[in-house]
Amino acid sequence: MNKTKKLIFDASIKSFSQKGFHKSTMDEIADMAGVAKGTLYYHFKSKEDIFKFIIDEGVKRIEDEINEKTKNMLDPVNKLRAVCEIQMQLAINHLEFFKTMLSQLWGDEERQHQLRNVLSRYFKLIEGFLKEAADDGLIADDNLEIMAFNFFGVMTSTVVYSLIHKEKDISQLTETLLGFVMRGIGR
Amino acid sequence: MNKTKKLIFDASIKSFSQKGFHKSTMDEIADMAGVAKGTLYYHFKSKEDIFKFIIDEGVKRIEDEINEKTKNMLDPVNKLRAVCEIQMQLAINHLEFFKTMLSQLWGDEERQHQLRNVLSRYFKLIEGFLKEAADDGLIADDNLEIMAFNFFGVMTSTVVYSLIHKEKDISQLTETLLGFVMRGIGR
Amino acid sequence: MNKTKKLIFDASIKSFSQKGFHKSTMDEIADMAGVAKGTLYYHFKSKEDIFKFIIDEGVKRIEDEINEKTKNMLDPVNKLRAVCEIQMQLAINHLEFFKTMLSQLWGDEERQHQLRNVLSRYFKLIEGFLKEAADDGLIADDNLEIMAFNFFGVMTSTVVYSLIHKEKDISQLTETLLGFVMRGIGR
Amino acid sequence: MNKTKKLIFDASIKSFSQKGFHKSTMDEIADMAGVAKGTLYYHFKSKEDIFKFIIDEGVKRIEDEINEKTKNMLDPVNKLRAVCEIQMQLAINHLEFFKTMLSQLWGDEERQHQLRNVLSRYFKLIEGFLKEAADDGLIADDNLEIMAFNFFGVMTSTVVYSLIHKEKDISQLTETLLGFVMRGIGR
DNA sequence: GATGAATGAGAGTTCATTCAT
DNA sequence: GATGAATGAACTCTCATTCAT
Repeated sequence: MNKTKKLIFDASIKSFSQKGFHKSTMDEIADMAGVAKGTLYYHFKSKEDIFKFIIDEGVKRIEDEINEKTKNMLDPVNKLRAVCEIQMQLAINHLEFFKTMLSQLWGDEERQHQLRNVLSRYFKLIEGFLKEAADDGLIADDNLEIMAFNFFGVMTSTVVYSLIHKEKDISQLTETLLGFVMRGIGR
Repeated sequence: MNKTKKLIFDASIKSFSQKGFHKSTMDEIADMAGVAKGTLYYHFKSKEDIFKFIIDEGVKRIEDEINEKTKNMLDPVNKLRAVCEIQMQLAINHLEFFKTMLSQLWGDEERQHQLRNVLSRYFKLIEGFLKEAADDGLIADDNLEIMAFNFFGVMTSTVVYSLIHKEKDISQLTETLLGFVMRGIGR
Repeated sequence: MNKTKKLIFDASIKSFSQKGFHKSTMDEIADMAGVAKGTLYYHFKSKEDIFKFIIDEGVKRIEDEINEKTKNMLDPVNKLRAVCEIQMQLAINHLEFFKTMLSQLWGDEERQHQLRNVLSRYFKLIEGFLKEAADDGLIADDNLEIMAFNFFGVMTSTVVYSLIHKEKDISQLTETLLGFVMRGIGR
Repeated sequence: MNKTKKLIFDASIKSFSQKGFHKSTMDEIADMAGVAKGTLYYHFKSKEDIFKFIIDEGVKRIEDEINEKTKNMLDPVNKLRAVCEIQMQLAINHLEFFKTMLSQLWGDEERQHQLRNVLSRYFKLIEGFLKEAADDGLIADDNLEIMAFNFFGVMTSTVVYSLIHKEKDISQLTETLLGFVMRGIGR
């Protein structure tokens, strides 16, 4: 990614975070990046295209970070804990962008399909860890795919909770969340 | 709600469901409702206003249905099961509108605040059932608010799963979901 | 003028005064009058029609008042003084409506032609007094028509001055104005 | 002012002159200028903004012309005569725009405030010449501000007269007007 | 006489995209 | 590589007017 593209990339994240996809304008992104509007179109096909690029890059980074952190771990539950920590960390630190993503998760536009695609790659990663846990006899081997979805759902709702309550103690949140995921609300 | 307003109400739900909030146009809603564009503005202040009205009405209906169905139940877990069933049913039957709602859950527009407000009312209702369960010693009395959020998160991710896998057997989904909520993935 | 028509008449003056012709809406006039919008159209052909009616009525009242007050006067200069006093009084007391009138004096719409017509009737009245003064040898017999226009122009600019400086001492203003009209700025 | 902006400037004057501010539409201005509607918004913030720009430019030009023509004059009365000539000339040559201006002189919109502001600058210029005349003992030193207003009022009513009578002999009109201003109607 | 729901033409404005330089 | 002036389709919203009751 060359220098100008990086400028646009950063400016786009900032703008999409502040205003969401629809209210961000190419004018504003160009302004923030300190380049001319035409330059955006030299580096990207369209506004949609910028968004897709960001998403791709963003999820790639999460995956990399998770892979990096878990590669020497043996206990699958620790790996899941790492997923929680990393995603919570990221979601809370880039809360506004996380919300923009969630708002673009639904619908039939190109970027929205793309977003779902990269996310399902991420879900597969989670499912992989669940499978390992199941193989170790730590959890039931049932419905792993739906469990991966639920895992994500619980993480997301915890982020929303933290957002409303301005709770930023991630290790605390992570433990509560992991407790819920492992044992549910029962007892 | 008089006849014309109902026509607009129905057309709006349909349009918002098919296209989402942003791609729905007042022209199209008017067309679908079989009224003139000006008529929309006779009954509603703005496009935003129509959306808010729909949300309000919609959540009211869920709440009513839940209250109706649970009022004679004694077991709090059954009440939570009813919540799951009713919401799953509704979300799956009105999948497109459910998605539109989720996409409008984030951001700083009037309608988005409003949506979060009515949803938090709904979360309180869930939290109430959790409290009952806790009082009966069925679940731990900890973090009930965050549990309510997670409950909703799990329901939502289950809907998403069902959407991808075109799984429409609600009682099956409900049981899996309830199992997850009660016991987590553990064992 | 029956009761309902009077309600509309009063409300229209008020609305046109507060907002001018263009920003006054039939909705608002109806609201102010406490009648339904349809009722406006029972009594008047159009918004334009209401305006024309008001203008007609208003100028008629000035003329009546002037005729009443001057009919026993002998000195033409006193008559002109009366014109000044009455018009200044009215313009200052109904400043907002006076401004609305001035803004509608120009242009090719029906109401604007109509406004110019009733005003030229008023100018003729002034010219009549000037003629009397000329016949008495008090002023030169030249250009009486243009003098009548100028007379009005000076009155109007004096009103504008009083409006900016919030000067409301009418007799003072009248004397200054009459001085200007009689002797100009010379000496 | 670059070429496109000039095109828009000219078209706007033409359109505002022909139809007034309210009945001029952005579509029409764009058509007249031979540019796309969006181009108007590239160069101006709004319709209001175009109007304000024109007013500003227009009054600037009058002032410049007056300053240019009077700078070598010694007799203040000659300077006032120059003001009359220049303004009459301009008002008569751009009668329609002059009328549009007069119709926009009243009211609370941005452009109307702006118009009054630039006009009061112009009045100050007139007042300056009156002061010079007063200092030379040619006229009384009283009420110079109100005299400046009246000066403008008389010029305007003379224009209106010339408009009705299709009288276009400016030097004739100027002398009559100056006579009125200097000596009033007396004798 | 009076109502007010319904109308629809038309307005100003936005903004992603293009393209000549 | 980069620019920014120009585009025009599309949008939301306004409001005088009509007409069945």
